[in-house]
Amino acid sequence: MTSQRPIRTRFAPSPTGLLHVGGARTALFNWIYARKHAGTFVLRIEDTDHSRNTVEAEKIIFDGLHWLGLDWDEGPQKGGSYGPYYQSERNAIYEDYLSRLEKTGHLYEDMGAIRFRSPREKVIVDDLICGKIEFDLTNPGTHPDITLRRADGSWIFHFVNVVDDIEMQISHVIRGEDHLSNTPKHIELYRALGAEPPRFAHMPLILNRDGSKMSKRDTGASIATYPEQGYAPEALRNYLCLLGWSPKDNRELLDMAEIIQLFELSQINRRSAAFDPDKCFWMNGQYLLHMDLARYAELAVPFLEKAGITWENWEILEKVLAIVKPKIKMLHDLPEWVSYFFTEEFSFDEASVAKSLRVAGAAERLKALAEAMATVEPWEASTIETRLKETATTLGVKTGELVHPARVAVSGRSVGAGLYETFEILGRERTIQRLLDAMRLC
RNA sequence: GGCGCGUUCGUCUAGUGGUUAGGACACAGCCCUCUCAAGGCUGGCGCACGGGUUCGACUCCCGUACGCGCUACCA
Repeated sequence: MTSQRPIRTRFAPSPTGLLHVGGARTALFNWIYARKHAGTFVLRIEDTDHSRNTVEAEKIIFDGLHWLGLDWDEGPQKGGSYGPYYQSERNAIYEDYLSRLEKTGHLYEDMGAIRFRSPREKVIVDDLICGKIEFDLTNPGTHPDITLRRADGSWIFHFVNVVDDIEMQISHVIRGEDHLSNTPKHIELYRALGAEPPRFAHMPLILNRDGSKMSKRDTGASIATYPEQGYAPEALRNYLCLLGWSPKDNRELLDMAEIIQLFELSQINRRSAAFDPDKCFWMNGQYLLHMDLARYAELAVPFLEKAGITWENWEILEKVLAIVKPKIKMLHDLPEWVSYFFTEEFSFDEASVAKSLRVAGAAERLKALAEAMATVEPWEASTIETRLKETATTLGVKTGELVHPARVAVSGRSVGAGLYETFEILGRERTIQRLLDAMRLC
């Protein structure tokens, strides 16, 4: 049953200008399967449609896969002994295979195009996910003679795809369920070419939450949007794995090594799954919350740089990131959460000013707090907290009546990291200065 | 139309003849609390429908409905 050939999987996208989440998940499962079985993951670019293929479109695929951490063992930029890995460069191979079919009498011409004469038999697709499915190609309602080459000489997907998979010795074709119905025809082609078909695994499609088909324009459809918004690649990867597959023990946050260990094609659901941006978002928050600070900083720095934020030294940056890390679910939001640590030019949110500063007694409370802060020793969150609460008691106000104006005073915002930690990192001088400066806004 | 696949809370899922149908996201409420998160607790919400088979069906079989895919000189 199990073939003895080495495990070789592939992802064969056409460069359309975007890497779709569906495609990314297909790539992911192929990659996982190859990694699990110490096999080879091949990337092949199906650029048969010359007009729309551009270097940029290819780059989008490479970038997306790189970002997700799906490194390929053979393919563009990587080489390998089964190249070239662009269909547009494999013409001679296709000609050769076509002539072989010609010689064995499998072809005929139709309006200038070349078609494959199907043997018209019953074909059983023994799918690793869907099980055995019988397709009756003798059924008069079917037209099993697929076109191999157009009248203009260009190649049809079904043919080049099969030829490439034979040539590249692909052992497992893991692809979307939309290809299931064409698989019996592909199998006939393999047989006509005297090749053993690979094992097939057709996975359910990814839909929108309302069950409609996910297209390019739908929220979250393009992988490129995730790095932009500040997703951690490991979070999206984890989420994508859970669309159609699960470890079956109620766990959801799983690292890649464990997923690779537990993954089985036979365990993949047959039902198509809806992509839930909310849950994906939640998962990213979980990853950001639990990841170590070094990794967090690695992901965070580009967002800070892009926002023009600079920092004096690494130590300060780490402190800031540490207090803000549990609060943010997308790195995209990071700059507005931390900019006030690194500049005096931060802006004040009007609604927050109105609510917490422009109220009776706010100025007096800020003044009292500033004075109290002057003598806190040592200057750290716990002592700051103690003194602030003492001050509130002395003034006869609730803690919040000091905290809220103070937060707006030092950050310009009404939401943020812990106030005492914020004070500590800002330092005594800047904290007091900001408290006093904010009195003008009261 | 033909062929194929599917159908457990709104969504992702666990469940393979006997369960109070479990978990997660989202939602509501409460607790914690300096805001926002996180965390804790509670709640509402589900086996598409109809027939069988069986002592007993979410689970097996058939049908219906609905959804999706293929049926291209798209991939």
